[in-house]
Amino acid sequence: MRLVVASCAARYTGRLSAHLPRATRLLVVKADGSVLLHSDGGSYKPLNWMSPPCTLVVGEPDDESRAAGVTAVWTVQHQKSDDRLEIELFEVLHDSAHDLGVDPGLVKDGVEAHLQALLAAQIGLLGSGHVLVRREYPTAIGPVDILAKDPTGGSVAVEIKRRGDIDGVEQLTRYLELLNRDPLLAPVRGVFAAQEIKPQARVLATDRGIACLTLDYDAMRGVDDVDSRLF
Amino acid sequence: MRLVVASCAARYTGRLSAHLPRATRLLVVKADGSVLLHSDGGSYKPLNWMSPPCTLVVGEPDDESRAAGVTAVWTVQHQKSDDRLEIELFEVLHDSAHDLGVDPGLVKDGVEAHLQALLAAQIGLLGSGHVLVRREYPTAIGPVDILAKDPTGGSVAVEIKRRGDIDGVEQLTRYLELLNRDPLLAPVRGVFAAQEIKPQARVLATDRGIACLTLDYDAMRGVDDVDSRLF
DNA sequence: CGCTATATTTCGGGC
DNA sequence: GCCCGAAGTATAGCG
Repeated sequence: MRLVVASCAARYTGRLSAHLPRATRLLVVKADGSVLLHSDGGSYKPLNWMSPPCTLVVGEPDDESRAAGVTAVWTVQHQKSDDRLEIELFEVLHDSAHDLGVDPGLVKDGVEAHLQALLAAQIGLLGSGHVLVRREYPTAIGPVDILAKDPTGGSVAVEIKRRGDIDGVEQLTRYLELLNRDPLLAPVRGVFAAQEIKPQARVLATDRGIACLTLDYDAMRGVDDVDSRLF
Repeated sequence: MRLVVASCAARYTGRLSAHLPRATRLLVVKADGSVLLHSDGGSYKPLNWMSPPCTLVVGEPDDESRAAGVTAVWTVQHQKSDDRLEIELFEVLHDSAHDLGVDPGLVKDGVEAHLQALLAAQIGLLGSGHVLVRREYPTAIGPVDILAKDPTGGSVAVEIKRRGDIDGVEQLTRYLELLNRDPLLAPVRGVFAAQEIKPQARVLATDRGIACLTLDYDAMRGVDDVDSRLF
């Protein structure tokens, strides 16, 4: 990994065209050739970058650029597309290289899966008398998060999201369409369950006769600690 | 901006829980206090990070950690949530600080908004005699990019994408379903307009009676320079 | 390899 | 400020 802090200007052409006026920035060249241009704020997203696989060529400025103070020109060309990032370096304040080796990567644990386990354990949240049929009930287009039976014996399909968006309602709608073709299950009601349901998603769900259920993660954790069943 | 290259391990708790086993990484501390942990590959996304506003506290390791080789402990706490990133530093290979100043930021052009402005200005591309009703026509589930009238007085809803994918057809379908319930508008025809329409999207659109319109960005810019109205 | 769904998404625009 | 959609989205899981 090479770290350069320099006054620079950049131009990107590819999916879009964009340019960066001259300013002092951090340039990171990773082992795979990818390049990041970071400012001293914003977020984890660089101002501009080139994703691997790509090739960095360090060149000399032409006379005009040199006269304008450019000391080097970096051309980063993507290997599979026309994406190209051109960086003009002016004053270089820092330049160092480091051997980092391979990274074992981030180890994370689930949230949506956790919500699913909690709701399965507290299936009564769907309404008194509900019974769990199974989690990850398989269909031709993918598993439904939860399938349950209500007290009258009717089927209930539940789609669980951390954040309930329109996409989730669409997903549940597709499942319901398929499940309702199964004479052993039909009619199947739909329940859209999420920690937070966006207004538009609620409108769409209601419009399609799908019930919305807001899940209180902390309250559900308090009722029954199912963490051990997940891991 | 502070740059540290060090062998380190990290633990994040917040929206999720995750940890990073010990390895050599780049740690970037930005002027706003945010921290990025980068490996020597992957992409522009860090392995782990803390977004601003947050506070970095550098502390001493306890005896047990010190015995294990930890030389410093960084605690990065988000100021508005419980998000917390804890980093244990072992061997430090590099440590430097740099004053970058304020960045003017990225200047980009040529996006969906631009296509929308161009098509609104050249609404005749939908067919001779079409008239613009309005851009961003509101519905309960979000605004339709363009609503127009055809020469017979019929309504036309247009969804614009840079790349026409199935998602866009689904989105337009939802809008059409809602718009067609409005007796003042119905029947509403749909037009799916994009610089490039994927074959699958075209098939789905055609199947649903939605017309496809391929937009020639350069040609549209040539006809009428509306850049000044956008920027 | 392609498609699908998620993300500690981030970012920008409209209201 | 919130809400919502787009992103040069990136990334992981599956078929």
